[in-house]
Amino acid sequence: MTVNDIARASGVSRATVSLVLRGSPLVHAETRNRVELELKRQGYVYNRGAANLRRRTSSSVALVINDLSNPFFAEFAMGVDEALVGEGYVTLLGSTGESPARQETLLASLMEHSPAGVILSPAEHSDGERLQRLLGPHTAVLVFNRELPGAGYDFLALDNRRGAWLATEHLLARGHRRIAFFGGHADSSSCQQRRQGYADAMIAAGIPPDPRWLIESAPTRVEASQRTVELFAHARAPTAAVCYNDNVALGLKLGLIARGVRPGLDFALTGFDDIPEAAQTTPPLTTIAVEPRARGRQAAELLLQRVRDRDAPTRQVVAPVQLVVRGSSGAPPS
Amino acid sequence: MTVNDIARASGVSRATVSLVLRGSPLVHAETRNRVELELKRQGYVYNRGAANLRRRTSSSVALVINDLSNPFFAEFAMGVDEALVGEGYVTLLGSTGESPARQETLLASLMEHSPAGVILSPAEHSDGERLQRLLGPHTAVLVFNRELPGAGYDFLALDNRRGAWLATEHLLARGHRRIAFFGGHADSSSCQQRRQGYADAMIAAGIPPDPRWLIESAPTRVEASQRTVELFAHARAPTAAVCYNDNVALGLKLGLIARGVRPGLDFALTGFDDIPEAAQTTPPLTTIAVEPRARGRQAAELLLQRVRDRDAPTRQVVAPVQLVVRGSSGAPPS
DNA sequence: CTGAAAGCGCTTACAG
DNA sequence: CTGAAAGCGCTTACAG
Repeated sequence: MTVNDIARASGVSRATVSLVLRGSPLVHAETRNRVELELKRQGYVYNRGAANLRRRTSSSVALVINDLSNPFFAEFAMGVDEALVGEGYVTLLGSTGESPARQETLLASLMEHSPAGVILSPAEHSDGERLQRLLGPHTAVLVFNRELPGAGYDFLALDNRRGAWLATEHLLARGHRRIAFFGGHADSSSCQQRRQGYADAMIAAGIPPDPRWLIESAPTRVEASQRTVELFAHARAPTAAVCYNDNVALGLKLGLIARGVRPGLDFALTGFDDIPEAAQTTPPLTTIAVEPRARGRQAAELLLQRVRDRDAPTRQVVAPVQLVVRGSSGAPPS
Repeated sequence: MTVNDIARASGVSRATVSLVLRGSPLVHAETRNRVELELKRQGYVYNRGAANLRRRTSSSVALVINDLSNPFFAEFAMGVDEALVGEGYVTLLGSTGESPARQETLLASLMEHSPAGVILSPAEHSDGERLQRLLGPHTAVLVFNRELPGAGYDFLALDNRRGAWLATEHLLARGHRRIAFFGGHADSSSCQQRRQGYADAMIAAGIPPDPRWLIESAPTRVEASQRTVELFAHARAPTAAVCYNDNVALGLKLGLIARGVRPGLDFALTGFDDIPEAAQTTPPLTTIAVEPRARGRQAAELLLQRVRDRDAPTRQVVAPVQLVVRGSSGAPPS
């Protein structure tokens, strides 16, 4: 079951078997055939770990995800894996569940397997300096989605600002003036960026956003639904809302229905992410498509470029986003 | 950055460093301190691959999933990873997208990384014999969710029959007599098992299921919604439906609403899986909870037991399922 | 308690 | 075109 066994059985040296395995043209066709037959016959399986040790290479990439149960990241992971497999790498998976502590033990453990690189979607409140120490100065790293303060790594992010800007523009174009930004934690960078895009569009339209139009909520349906009341707690109640993401939008929808407000008729709302459900809910959700699987493939490619060229300048890549207009933004302003 | 460097710098032999690394009590406390200080100072990272090679051990487990974009499997993967990390293993991820061909190349590639075992949720129409040849006779394997015909591997499955039986019993207890089984591909084993549980309950209640009550559909909302019409295409139209899974149930719900039939009021329906959305839709969906994350942990444990005892008899484990009653099954029979 | 030596399964110059 | 030898980073008997 090792090159030795194959070599002995086919009457050549280990070196020759190795050359056959790696497809070298140096070996005679007849010898190659003999060896390959023996390989099949014995059901030989290559020990890539041993080869990596000798060649000082790696054929794995670590993928550390903050929340795999979020379909957005599950799709992202599929895209990463898809692209890596295509390039002959294997994915070492780790899921942190948003815990910086778990993230650190996980990364330490993964690093012992000498991955060629790491794709990291950081847990909230990650300690950039500690992570940098864990990862060492020579590891190829691509950070995804959330900035890692104080670490000079390549970074792939969604164009949060532009996405929220597009959504806000869309509602403004439909005649809305009192537009809320609903949901998200104000201290998360993605929420800040989306709020920025929203504010930019509002100000460009000559409408300074009323602070009462900024409503925080955990990005879950249940909490979003409960916060709905805050939208209408004052005289300048909005007629539309740009939601932090689709989950929040779906929660808001429930909250509106519970109040007898019909989404898409009495009130317009937009989401962010374009999760599969967005198209299937009633009314279907106008939202910002981010194509997580394509982002996964892109992340894998960026990382492998870094693996190949460690000295290239650091890159900040912003992935395109797209407005998808559906029924939920169909309300005329009252 | 290797044991050699540490040994040299702290004035001991490689062997001593190795003993320190593995926490052996053989080494003097003072020596240990000196070595450990040097370990930190140089930022040493253990090369587990090299150690595995020498010790003929493995610290990875391959996890091959047919569809990671399905939240059920994403949760399952999280559970697996969680349990494996706790036992000092790392997860090698692979996603086949239900393609047997991709599954084979993926497994071949993963096997070259010498995993301690493989957790496999087979793609539809997998070729058991070929997979068995790929995996070799010595690999610890746990098959999840879908039977792999002709392979003597440990198998963890949901109790599909009992789940459908519970749902059917529930509808019968509410007075329904004409109950459909809606959705799923009749040639998939999970659909067959669920239909069996449904038929058992119906027959036990003295109601032989009318063949017109068996309606196939791909497990997607769109198709399920389109098939709704078939329920009502004849005189013995059902008053309730046991759905193949939650997605199908949600699709059926849309289809009912489109016809002006109110789910949970004019028509009762149940799902299967208890995806997060089941509790949040209106009316909330009565369904069968399967706890995919717990199943993932269970799968990891079963596999590791097999890793530890290769000669134990093969096991078929059926995971418990649970009826969760919510509003969607609230219709009285008309 | 510590060190010298052999070896895990592979690859790669280097001779021939 | 093929073979003998050294070595990747680690561990583990075996002496001392």
